[in-house]
Amino acid sequence: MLTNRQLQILQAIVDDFVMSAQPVGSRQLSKKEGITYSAATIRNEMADLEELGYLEKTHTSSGRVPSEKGYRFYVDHLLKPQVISTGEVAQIHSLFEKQIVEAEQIIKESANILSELTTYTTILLGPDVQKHRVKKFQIVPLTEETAVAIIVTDNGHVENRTLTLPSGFSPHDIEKMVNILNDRLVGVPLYDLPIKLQTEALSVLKSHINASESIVRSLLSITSQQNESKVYYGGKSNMLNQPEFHDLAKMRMLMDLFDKENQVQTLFNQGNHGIQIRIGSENNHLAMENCSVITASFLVGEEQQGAIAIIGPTRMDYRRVVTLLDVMTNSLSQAFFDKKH
Amino acid sequence: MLTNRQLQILQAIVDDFVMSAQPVGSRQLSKKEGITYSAATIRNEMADLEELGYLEKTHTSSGRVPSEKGYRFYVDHLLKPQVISTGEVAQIHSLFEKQIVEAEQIIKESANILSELTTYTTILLGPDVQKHRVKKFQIVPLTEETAVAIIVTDNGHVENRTLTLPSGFSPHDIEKMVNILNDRLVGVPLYDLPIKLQTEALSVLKSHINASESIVRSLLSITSQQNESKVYYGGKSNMLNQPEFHDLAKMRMLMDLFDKENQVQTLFNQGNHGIQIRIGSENNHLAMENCSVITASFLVGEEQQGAIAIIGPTRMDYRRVVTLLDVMTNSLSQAFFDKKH
DNA sequence: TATTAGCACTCCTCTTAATCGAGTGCTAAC
DNA sequence: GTTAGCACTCGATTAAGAGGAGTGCTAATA
Repeated sequence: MLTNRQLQILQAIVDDFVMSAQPVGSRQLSKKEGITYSAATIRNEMADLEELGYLEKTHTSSGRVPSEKGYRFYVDHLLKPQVISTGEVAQIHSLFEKQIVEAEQIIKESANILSELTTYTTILLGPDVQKHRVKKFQIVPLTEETAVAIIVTDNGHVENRTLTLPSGFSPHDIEKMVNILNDRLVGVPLYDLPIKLQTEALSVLKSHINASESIVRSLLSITSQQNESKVYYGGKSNMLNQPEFHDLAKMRMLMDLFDKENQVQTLFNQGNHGIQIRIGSENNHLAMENCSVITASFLVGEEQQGAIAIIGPTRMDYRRVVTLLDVMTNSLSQAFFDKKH
Repeated sequence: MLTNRQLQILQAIVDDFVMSAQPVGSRQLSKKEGITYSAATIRNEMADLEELGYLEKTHTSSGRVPSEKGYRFYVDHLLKPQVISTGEVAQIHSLFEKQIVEAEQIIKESANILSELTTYTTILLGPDVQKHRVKKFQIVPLTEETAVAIIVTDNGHVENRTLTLPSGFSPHDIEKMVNILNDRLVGVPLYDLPIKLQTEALSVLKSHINASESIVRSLLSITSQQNESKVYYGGKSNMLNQPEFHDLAKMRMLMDLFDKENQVQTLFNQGNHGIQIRIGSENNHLAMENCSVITASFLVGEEQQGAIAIIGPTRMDYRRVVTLLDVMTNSLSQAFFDKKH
C-alpha cells in the first residue's frame, strides 16, 4: 500500500508530465505548490515508487516518467473530475440547440468539437445499424435491367444498393416482391435479416416470382457489407502536434491504423458501458504502444447507440478528457433520446 | 529556344531528381547513360539553364534542382508516356472484373490501388450528384411525428433525411404529398430541385395539404447540403514517406487540408477534361507549395462523372502517374458506361 | 569556336571533443 | 525520519575540423 506522501508525489509527477512531456526531477518537484518535502526526500520516495513499478527513468540520470502501471494507478485511484470552463460546456451544448438535426451531422460535429477541445484525435462510432429494425422495403426501377433496393429502418437510417434485375422481370414482379418483403420482414432487426430472408421470405418469393433469388442475394449483401457501423474522425492530424509522435515511423503506423476502419473497431471495447480507459500496450496494438484510448458509449434508453474514443499519447490529460467525454455522452444520449420520443 | 543538348540535360536532371530527391551535379550527370559530354560542358549548360529559370541551386556549391518553371517545361514538352508493367495494368483491370459492383465500392478501391501503385496520395471525387435527375420521391413514416424523406436519382443514388412532421399530418397526407412530388418533379436534376420545388410544387401542395411547407423546407435542405460530391481518399499517409515532408509543420498543413472536404474540391479544376497538371504554387494553396496535383476526369458518354487527383511532391514521377491515371480513367469510364447501358 | 581538363573555392555533412546542466544515489549530519 | 552535501551520469548543445561533392573560371585542346 502506498503512503499518502507517495500518492501525492505520484499524482504530482503524472500531472506535471502530462503538461510538460519532460521527465520530472526531484528538485523541480520540490518547488511545486503543495509539496513541503525537500528534494532529497522526494528522491527517496521516487526510488521506492520506481521499485514498485509506478515510475521509470529514460536514462540513469534523468527525471522520472510514469510507467504504464503508474498511469493505470493514477487513472484508477487518483483521477478526480476536473471543472470544465463554462465556455467549453456551452460549446458542446450549442451543438444540440439547432432544431433540425440530422443524426449524422450531430455525430460529425461532435467528433470535431471533442478533438478541438482535447487536442487529441476523436473517433466516433455511430449507432450500430445492425440493431435497427426494418421499417420498410422499397425497390425503385431505374432502367429495364437495374433498380435500387432500399431498406429504411425504424431509426430513420437508410441503406441502399443498386442491383441488376433478371431479364424479363416486370414492374409488376417488383411490386409483388416488395409487398411480400414488407409483409414478412418488417420489424426484423438488420442483424437477423440474412437468416429471416432465407427462412421467411425466400420460399414464398420463389413460388410467386420467377428468378427472384438473384435479387434476394443482392439484398443480403446490403446488410452483410454494412456490418461495420460508420466511423467518424475528428482531428486526425492533432497527433502530429504531440511530441511523442515527432517520430515519423510511429506517426505513419498510427495514420495507417486510422485508415483501416475495421481495425479501428477493435479499439472500442464493445458491450461495456460507461467510460473505459486503455493505456498503451493494453490496446494490444503495435501502433498504439504510446497511446491511450478513452472510450465512452452513449445510450438511448436501454439500447447502446454508439461510442466515442479519444486517442492521445499515454501522457494524455486523462482528467480533462474524462470530464469532457462525460459531458458529451450525456448530451448525445439526450439528443438521441429526444429524437426518438 | 533551348538547344537539343539543353533539353536532354534538363530532362536528365528532372528524371534523376525525381528518383533520388538529391540535387544533381555535373559530374554525376556526365556518367549517366546517353550523356556524351564532359562534366565541364554540362556545367556550362546548367549555368545557362539556371539563368533561364529552369533550374535552381539549394546553395552556392550544390547541384541543380528543377525549378517550378523547369517542371512545367518538362511536363509540357518532355513528358513521354511510360510503359507500365503488365502486372500493374492487370491489377487495375482486376478491379473491374468482379460482377456485382457497387459504384461506391469501385471508387474506393480505385483510390486505394492508385495510391499503392504511385506511392502518393489519391483523392477521388465521385460522380457529381447534382447532375443526377430525380427518379422517385418517397416518404416513409417512422413515428407519429417523424418520417424519412428519400430521393432516388436516375443513376441509382439515394439521398435521405429524417424530418419532423407537422402535428396532425396523417399518412394520407403523406401519400398525397408524395404523389404530387412525383407527378411534378420526376426528371428534374438535383441542382434544379430547389427552384422547381418552389415554382412547380409548393403552391399545389399548399392548396391540397395543410402545413406542408415545413416538409418542403426539409426537402430543400437535402439537396442544398449535398452540394459537394463525395470525396474518397487513398494513401493519405503516403506523404509521410516523401522526404520533403519530414518537416512536421508542412505535413500538418497538408493533413489538415485533406480533412477539409470543401477545400479539397478546389484542387480539382472542374470543367476541364483530360489530364491536368498543377505544379507547386500553381495550386494557389500554402499547404500545397511543395506539391503537384495531377487531375483527370472520367466520363460516361457526354457527362462528366468524376475526377481523380493524385497529390505528390513537386518532385513527383509525372511520367508514371500520368500513364497510370490514363489507364485508370479509361477503365472507370468504361465501367460506368457498362453500368449505365 | 566549341569542348574539356585543371584548379581554387564554397558550403553542406559527418565526426569528434568539450562543456553544461539537470538529475541521481549515497553518506552523513540534523 | 528528514535533509544537506557531494561525486557521478548522461543527454543536449556548441565548436572545431576533416571530407567530399559541386561550382565557376581559366587555359589548353580539337
